[in-house]
Amino acid sequence: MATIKDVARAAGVAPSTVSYVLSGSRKISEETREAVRAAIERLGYHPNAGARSLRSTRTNVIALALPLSSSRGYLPVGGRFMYGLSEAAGEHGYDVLLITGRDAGPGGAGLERVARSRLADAAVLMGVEMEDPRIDAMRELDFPVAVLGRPAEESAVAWADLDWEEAAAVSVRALYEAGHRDIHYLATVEEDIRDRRSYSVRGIDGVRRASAELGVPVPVCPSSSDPAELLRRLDALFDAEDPPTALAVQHPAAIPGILRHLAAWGIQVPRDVSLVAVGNFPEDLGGIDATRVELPVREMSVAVTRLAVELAADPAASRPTAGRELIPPRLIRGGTVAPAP
Amino acid sequence: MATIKDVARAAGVAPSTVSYVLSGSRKISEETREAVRAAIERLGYHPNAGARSLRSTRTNVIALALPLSSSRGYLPVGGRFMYGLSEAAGEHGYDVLLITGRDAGPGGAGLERVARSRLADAAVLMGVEMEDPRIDAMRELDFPVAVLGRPAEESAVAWADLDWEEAAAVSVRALYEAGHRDIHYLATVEEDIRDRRSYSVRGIDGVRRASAELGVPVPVCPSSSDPAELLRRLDALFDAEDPPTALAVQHPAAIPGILRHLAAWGIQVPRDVSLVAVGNFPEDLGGIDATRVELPVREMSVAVTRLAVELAADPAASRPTAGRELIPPRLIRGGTVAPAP
DNA sequence: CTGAAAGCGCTTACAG
DNA sequence: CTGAAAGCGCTTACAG
Repeated sequence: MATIKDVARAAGVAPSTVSYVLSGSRKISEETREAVRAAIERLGYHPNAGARSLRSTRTNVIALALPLSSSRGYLPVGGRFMYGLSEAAGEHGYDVLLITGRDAGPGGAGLERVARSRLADAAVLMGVEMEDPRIDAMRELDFPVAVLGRPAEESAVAWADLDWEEAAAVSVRALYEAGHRDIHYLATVEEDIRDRRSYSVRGIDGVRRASAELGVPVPVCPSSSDPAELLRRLDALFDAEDPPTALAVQHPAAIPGILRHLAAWGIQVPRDVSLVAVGNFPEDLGGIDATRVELPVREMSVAVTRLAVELAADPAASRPTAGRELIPPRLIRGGTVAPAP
Repeated sequence: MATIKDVARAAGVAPSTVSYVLSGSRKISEETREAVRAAIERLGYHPNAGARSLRSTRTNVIALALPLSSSRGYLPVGGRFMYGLSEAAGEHGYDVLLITGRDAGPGGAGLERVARSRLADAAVLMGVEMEDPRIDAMRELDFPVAVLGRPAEESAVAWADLDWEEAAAVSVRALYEAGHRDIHYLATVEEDIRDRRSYSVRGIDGVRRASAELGVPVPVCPSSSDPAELLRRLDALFDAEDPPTALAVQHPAAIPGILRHLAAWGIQVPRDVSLVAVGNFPEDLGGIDATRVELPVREMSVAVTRLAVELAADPAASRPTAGRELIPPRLIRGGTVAPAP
């Protein structure tokens, strides 16, 4: 593998000159620059990442800490976010290093190891909790962090998120405006609520707010990661004396199964019950044209990456006034909401 | 951030001794080792990754080149593979670096950059094509590669894959054994067939083989990434004078939509048509209890990671006799296959 | 406009 | 059983 010395020799200059051509931080004569460029091209030279990061204390890598459930193993975060983050990072000249497993957990063994060994310049945390121990852990290490989600202490860290409160509220309002008064909210799975994942808590807060505003009760039912249990809860809902005429569902992956189950009981959407999906990936709905608030993956990825890159480039800017990005929800009207009977 | 010198000073030894304690490659007295361990613990020391890789020419990082479609942007690879690979890599002491975008493409700008700059010790390629230019590109750079998939030239590279040929054949056979003679195969989306992704080509090969073995024709219909177009093709199939009584479907994410569409025409599964899913993620089927061959994500991830790690540790072993892992399909019997009418 | 030199934090032969 | 020293490939003040 060619080194900077090889390039320098081939171009008839000093290694430092090659370095300056690469960084552009010094004026170089056109002639010299061209000779260096040609030698780089010819030798297929790329600076050694280890040497570069050792010398410059910058790696151009962002660590991505995947959410780890305390109870479930894999959270169905979908490749879309990883893909989106990697793409967004690439546009800033950064690569993305995955951190999973126990490693991503509270103690953050993996995250801490990456921070301490300077494998990355900054981290993005996914699946953040309202009070996320990783935030304090990284602050103690002076390691820049941007968070995908909206923690309780909003000014303690840079974060970007869909406005889940408003997303839930918008969904409830859409059903209210269609005339529904018996609206139920099927929230995220209970593990996420228990862990106080920010999207779970914010979503429920938004329901409370909308309910108060509109003056109608909107009962909240936690979903279940066990499909059978989820359907039992659904049955309980519809077996009650006051069954819902409308559902807002913040567990979009479960929606195809829910519709199939209801259909087996002769309950048709939207004829008998209206439905809004909250925060789905496009593929979650299995082709159902639902009224919905989609997850703005691209926007969220771009926003959180920009924050992470800013902090990576200038860790001093890590002060609490760091950026915050609240992305407004967009309601897409599909075919699953009908006027109330 | 503490360096090896700080630890050495705190423990009253030479830096080299700290290094030897860490690597275990030299006998150290119990007393000294304990003193060093304590100092490491107290200072929260982790070796600097850049320095380590510069010196040792090993990064303990595996690059993961995501599939990039020539036509579509994101391939719905699902986070499960990235997660599985990252977990498996972690068990070997490796981290995973994502490579996406144009970067992952033929020229492999990103992949080549990572290889040349020694950001990683080896790469895992996803979404591999039968004749994948990235394989030759990496060989020319002497960069170790393991492939998730089964390329045409099987001994040219280390690879691990579900046996898609057998998976497709097993699915067709299951339908045949239930008495079906009008079996159709809904293959992967046509872009994947055109790009000659190995799972697409292998799946179709398996259908051909099963068809020949059983002595019944099994027409192959490419799927479409456009849901509306896919349903049009489905309609054409069922409008023909000889409509299928059974489908094997290698586009599992489309299955919920397919069932819904057929139901709207009064066609029930399995009453009127039987169905087998080929190569689905658990979440692809939206809770449908289909007869299926599931993607063995964990096994595939573990297998390809092991190959990559072996090559990373000993690039000389990169000879064509490198490992191959063909994972046998497992048919799970669900409720979507009924005896032929 | 360009070069010679120091040094980032490690690992590993060399030496005792 | 342990240490002193060289050197991995860069970047960047220092010097001209």
